[in-house]
Amino acid sequence: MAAVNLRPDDDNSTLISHLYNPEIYTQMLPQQGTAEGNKPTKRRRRRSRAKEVAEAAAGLKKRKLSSEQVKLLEMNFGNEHKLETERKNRLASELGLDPSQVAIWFQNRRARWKNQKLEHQYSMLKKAHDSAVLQKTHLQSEIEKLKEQLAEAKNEIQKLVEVSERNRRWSVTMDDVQAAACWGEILMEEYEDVFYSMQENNYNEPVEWYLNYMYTNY
DNA sequence: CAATACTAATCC
DNA sequence: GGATTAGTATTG
Repeated sequence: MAAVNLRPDDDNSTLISHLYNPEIYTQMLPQQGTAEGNKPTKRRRRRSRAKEVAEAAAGLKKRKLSSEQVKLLEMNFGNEHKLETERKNRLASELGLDPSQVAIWFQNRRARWKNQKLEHQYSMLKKAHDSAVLQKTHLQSEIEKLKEQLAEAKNEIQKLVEVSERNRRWSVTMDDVQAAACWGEILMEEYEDVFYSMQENNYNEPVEWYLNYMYTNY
């Protein structure tokens, strides 16, 4: 994975694209010396400082491009980021530059453009990431709310279960009804006897009847 | 082309 | 006045 800088202060203030801001000036600067054959053992071969100074004294070519030159180069870059030989030479003579300078400018510009693109993609990803994080917190609070509701509902269910349990214990079941009906029949049979004997013997006094009843049946 | 050297300009 | 920035150029 690429080493992504995640420092909190690494925000827009240090975006690479902001670094590119051509100034409006033209400088007469020393041209670089041609690379000579002295190869240092460690560092990369560098231009001869002595030669640069010498050429600066001679007042040779400018280093930084003028704003006019940059403007034209930018316009050309906007059309097509690649540079064919023909366009390169035309631009070079138009700008009074070496064709190699134009080529190098395009190369550097492409690098800058690539950085800008990456930067843009990064900011888009960051935006998406931030909103995802935000949504996550929203969803999490939603979860908490729903959990609370669920606990409440469970509580409610438990209460209802308890109530129905109580009701079941004290309610009349079908068995109860049948048992009662059975008893009723038995009693009715006995009552029939009682009624019958009451009518037969024409008892008016309950005690008298009762004694007679007990006597004749038991 | 990527990496980076180089350096004027600018910042702090 | 040293660190940083920005643009140009070189090297592999």
